[in-house]
Amino acid sequence: MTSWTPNVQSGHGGRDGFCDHYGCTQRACFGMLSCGDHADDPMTAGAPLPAKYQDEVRDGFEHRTDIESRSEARFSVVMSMRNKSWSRVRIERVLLDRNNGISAAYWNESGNRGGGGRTVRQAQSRVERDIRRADEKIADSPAIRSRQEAVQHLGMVRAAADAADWSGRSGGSQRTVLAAFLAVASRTNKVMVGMSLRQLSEEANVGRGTAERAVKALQAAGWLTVMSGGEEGLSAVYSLHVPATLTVRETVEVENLSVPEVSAVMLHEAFTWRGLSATAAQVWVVLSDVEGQTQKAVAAASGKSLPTVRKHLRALKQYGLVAQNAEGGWLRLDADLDAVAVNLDTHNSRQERRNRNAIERDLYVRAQADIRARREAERIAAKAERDRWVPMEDGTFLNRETGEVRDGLTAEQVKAMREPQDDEDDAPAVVIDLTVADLGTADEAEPFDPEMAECMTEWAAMMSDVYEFGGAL
DNA sequence: TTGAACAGAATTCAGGGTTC
DNA sequence: GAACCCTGAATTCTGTTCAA
Repeated sequence: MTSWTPNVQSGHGGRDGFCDHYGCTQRACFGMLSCGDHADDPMTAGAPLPAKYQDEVRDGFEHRTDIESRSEARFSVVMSMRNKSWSRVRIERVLLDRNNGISAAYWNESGNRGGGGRTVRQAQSRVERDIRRADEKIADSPAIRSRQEAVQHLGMVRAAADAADWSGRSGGSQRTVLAAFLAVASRTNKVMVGMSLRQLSEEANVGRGTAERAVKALQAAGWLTVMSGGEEGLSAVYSLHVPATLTVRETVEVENLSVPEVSAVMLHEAFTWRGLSATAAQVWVVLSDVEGQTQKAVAAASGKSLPTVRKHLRALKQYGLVAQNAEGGWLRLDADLDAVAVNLDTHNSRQERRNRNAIERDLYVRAQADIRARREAERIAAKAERDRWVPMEDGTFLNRETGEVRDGLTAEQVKAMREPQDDEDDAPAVVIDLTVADLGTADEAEPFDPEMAECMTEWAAMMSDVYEFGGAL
C-alpha cells in the first residue's frame, strides 16, 4: 500500500499527493485517490468527498468525544461516499485502509488504529453492512446532487406551497414563514437553509414567537426537517420538502401572478401584521385581474371563510388593490404595494425588526465583554496578591510589602498561594465575537458560560431601558 | 348573493426570563 | 447568539344570524 499524505486545504491526497491510479502522474483528488480522470475505473470513480468527511476518513472517530454515536458518524461518511457515486470496491478499499483513521472502527472497536481485532472477512462484512444501509436510506430519499436539481426541487416546493390549503387562523403566517424559507433557499440555490428564529422573523417579517410556532407547524406538516442545530446555542439548519400528504385547495385561480410572485407578495411589508395581514395577501393572490370572482369563489380558492374574505376584500379595496366589475365580481388591481405599505406605515417594519434584533445582539456582546474585563481584573488582582507572599524555607510565607508572616497554612492554602488557580488561567475564554452569520449558514456560538447568568440580570436591565424607548427604534 | 353585526375562540405581538 | 417557555393585551378569525 502506498503512503497517502492528504492535503486538507486542497482536498487532494493520493500517493504522496498524487493520483493513485496506475500510471497517472496527476495531483489526486481525495481518497486512494483519484485525480478524477478515471471515471470508468471502479477503484477511483466518483466525486471528491466534502472536506468534513475527508477529515473524518483521515482521522477516524476513536479519539472524538464530541459525537454521540461513532457508528452513526461512520454511516454519514458512507452515505456521502455513495452520494458521490463511489463504487463499493472503492469504499471498501478506503474504509479498510489502515492508513485512514476510520479503518480502526472496521478492524476493531478498541481505538487502536488497525489493531486487527477482526478478520478481513469480518471487516469487509461491516463495510458491506454500512453500504447496504446507506443504499436503503438513499433509495428512500434521493440526494440532490447538483445546483440544478436543487433549483428544481425548490420549484416543486414553491408550487406545492402555492397549491396547498393554508386555511385556519395561523395559515397565513405559516405560508409567510415558508415563503421566507423559500426566499432564502432561492438566494443560495440550496434546499438546506440555516437560519435562526431571529433571522427567520426578520425574513418573514413576523414576530419571533410567530416564527417559532410556524416552524413547528411546518415541521409537523412535513414542509421542513431540522437537519442540525436548534439547541445548545446553535441556529438550526432546515431542509425543505413537499409533504408526503398534501391537502390541496379545491380551486386555485392564480392568474398573471407567477409562483415566485406569490411568495414575494406574502413577504411584502404591505401584508405584515398591523398592515393588511397575511390573510389579505392570501385573498389578493387568488384573485384574477381579468375575470371577476364572487366572494364565495375567492373563499374557496383562498381557503378562508366567507366573512374573512369579505372583510379583507373591503380592506384591499380601501387601498386600491381590488375593485368590482359591473357584475359585482372582484378583480385584482395592479397597485404599487410599496406605496400601500407607506400608507399603512408598515414600510419600515422589517428594518425596525432588524434594528431591534441588532440592538439585542449588540447588548449581548457588550455584556460578554464586560464579564471578560471583570474576570481579567479579578485574575490580575489574584496574581498580585500571590506575588506579595514569598515562600520561606521554614514553610511560612512572608508578605514582602507589610512584613507579615503567615504560618500554619493547610496544604490547600499553600497550593493556592504558590500556583495559579484553574479558573484563572485555564478558564475558557468568554466569547465576544458573536457576529451574526450570513444567511444560509449555521451560526455556531460557544456554549453559554454558567457565570454569565449573573450578568444577564444586568443585560436584561439594559434591554428594558432600550425597550422603554422602543418607539424610536 | 352580499353585507353587516356579534360573541367567543384563536392567534399575534412585545416583552421577560431561563438555559445552553 | 439562540432556543424555549411564559404572560397579558390587542387583534383577527370563525360561525351564526339577520336583512337587503
